[in-house]
Amino acid sequence: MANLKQLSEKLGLSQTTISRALNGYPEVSEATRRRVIEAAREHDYEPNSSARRLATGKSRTIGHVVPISHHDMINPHFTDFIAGAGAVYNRRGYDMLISVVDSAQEAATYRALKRNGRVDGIIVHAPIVRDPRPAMLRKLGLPFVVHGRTLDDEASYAWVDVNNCRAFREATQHLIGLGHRRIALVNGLEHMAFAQRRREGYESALREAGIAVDGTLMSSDEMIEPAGYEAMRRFLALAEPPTAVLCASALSALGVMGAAREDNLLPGTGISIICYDDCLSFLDIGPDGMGLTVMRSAIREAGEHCASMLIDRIEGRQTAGRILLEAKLIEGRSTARCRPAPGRRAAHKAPATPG
Amino acid sequence: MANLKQLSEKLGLSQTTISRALNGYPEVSEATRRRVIEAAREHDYEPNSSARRLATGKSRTIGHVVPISHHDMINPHFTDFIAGAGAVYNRRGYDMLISVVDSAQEAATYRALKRNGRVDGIIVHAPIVRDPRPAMLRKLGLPFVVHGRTLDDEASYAWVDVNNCRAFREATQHLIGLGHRRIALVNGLEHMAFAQRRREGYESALREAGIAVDGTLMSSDEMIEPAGYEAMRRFLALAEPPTAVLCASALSALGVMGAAREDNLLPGTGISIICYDDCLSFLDIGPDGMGLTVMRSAIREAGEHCASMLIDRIEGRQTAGRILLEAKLIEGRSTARCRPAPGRRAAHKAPATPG
DNA sequence: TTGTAGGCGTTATCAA
DNA sequence: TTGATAACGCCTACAA
Repeated sequence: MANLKQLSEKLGLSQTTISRALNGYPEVSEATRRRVIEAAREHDYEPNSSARRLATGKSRTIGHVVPISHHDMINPHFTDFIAGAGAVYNRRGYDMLISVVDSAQEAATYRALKRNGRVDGIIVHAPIVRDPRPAMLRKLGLPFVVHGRTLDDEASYAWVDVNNCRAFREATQHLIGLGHRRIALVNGLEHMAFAQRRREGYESALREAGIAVDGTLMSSDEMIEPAGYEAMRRFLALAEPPTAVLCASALSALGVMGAAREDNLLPGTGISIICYDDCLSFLDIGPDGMGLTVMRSAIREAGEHCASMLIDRIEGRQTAGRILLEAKLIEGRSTARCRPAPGRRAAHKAPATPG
Repeated sequence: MANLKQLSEKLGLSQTTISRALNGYPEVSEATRRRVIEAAREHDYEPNSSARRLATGKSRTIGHVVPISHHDMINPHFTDFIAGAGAVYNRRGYDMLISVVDSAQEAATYRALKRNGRVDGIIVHAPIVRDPRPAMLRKLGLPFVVHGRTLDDEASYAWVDVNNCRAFREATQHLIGLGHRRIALVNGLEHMAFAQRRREGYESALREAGIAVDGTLMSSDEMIEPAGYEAMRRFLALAEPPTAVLCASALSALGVMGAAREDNLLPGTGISIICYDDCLSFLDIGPDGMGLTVMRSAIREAGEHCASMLIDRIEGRQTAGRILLEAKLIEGRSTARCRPAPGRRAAHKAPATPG
């Protein structure tokens, strides 16, 4: 059945009553409600969403703007975030609108989404250190939740983030506790807010332990396999290569391990590796999949939190406004006490010395 | 400015005229048109999309239904496909609606999308060998394009696919030409239509060369890193391990190479590896990124083709209906002439023998 | 508890 | 070339 009118004629009821019955208004008698619901199912009726949107002024749609730029790449972590958010939308009756735009168009896209009422709210992805988007969206009057948070004005909007600083601090401390002092960091791009905080955590742990921060042991790039590989190659070419590496993503770690293996360094033996684990489903590091030591926090859950929080706000429900997730250290076999292993690459440059 | 009415009052023109001017109808004088367009920009007016949809009966939205099931995973190849399709939607003024649903809900979701007019068309992802979706969507009267094609009724709907059979045949022939006879296949899940065709291509090349098809040299699983790893471990445990491996995805290849390295087999030396390359941006195998020999066809372009074709059909334009893309063999350093290399794992089980 | 009537912001059909 | 006016399909005061 196409529309309300037809159904109302068929049932001999007014459109109003049917609408009320279907939308759960209290003033409808249980008998009619049952009759209406039954008839709706039978005739396969469902309200036209455009009409409903026009009448209510709500779109029941959440927008995700995905700027495409570096290597024309969509961040591979995006898939799992979307899986989490999408499940919530589905459950709560919202649609997910994804706009793939040139990064220069991003601001214009937000304005357009607002202007023509296509979305009720926005999820902001991958905030940079000082990001103009929160202020802009606030000015537009478009509800939004940020996945992550900026460095300068995080108190002024709703966000869901992982405690990246603490996570990387803890990971670094763990390595220090194992006796490592040459600890490398394979970080994400450092204009990203999260990468900045991760570096902060890493450096603070080093300083606390009286270890000098060494720029040659840090890299900053996209969190993808080839970047991890290149970074590790550079580290291994140093006069004093690291004995441990901290990776910002399992994808980077893949590259790091590849480069390490080329030098006959096995994780947990020749080198200690610990990586931040978003629980990317397509890598499936799993409870023990790769035996890696990880700092774990599922990006998928972040997606769920973002979606829930945004919908709550749109619907005027009370909400936390800020959720800070804690990553959890899970020991695997890729980290071990620091002792220059036989066959270590550095060994034939400088004979193994204690300390 | 919020709506047509206000703009019309401001300009002293009827809503009709303004609508016509903005939508490029021919019967408007150039003078008024210019005036209207100018005013629209100045007052930041844009038609409300719900209202327009209601009036036209078109949603200008394309739906992608993503069933989530295996390991709660969204296929990682999805991101790049979306990047391609999304760019086209953006250019042609369409929205992309993504529904993440439980795989049991998929059919119901299509029906719902049709019923309430949320989308003008659908992209069907990852068809299985005999897939009910094309018939179902046809019956629903929902325009669609399939990325890939079924085995039984491919002639009955529009699709964009890679010539998987030919690609895998050619890849296998290439390895055979290098003298390999123990060639393994790390395939995708074989209820998927594309995986079936790939296997077909692989087997036909073997048969043509008089090489027996050996079930122990074939694996079929998700195209992700850990699955590739496991498959390769099994192959390497065989009495006569393969001298060459054909991988269905760069992600599987990553796992395969990892397992190979653990046995001191280097690609291009101890073992030949060739993989199907979707040009996943986050792996960035690149023109020479990893030096792999690949069969290449960008999944991103498939996304573009699908989107264009679907929009053409929705708008009643003439269209090809079928696009068969050819993958291209690109030689890297991961394939070499077959000769049992020193240190090959099989060597200490059976001394190297020619042939 | 049910119905009537008006409005949501466009587009489309007629007249003028 | 322009303008009334009626859809489009639903929701929601207000009335009964």
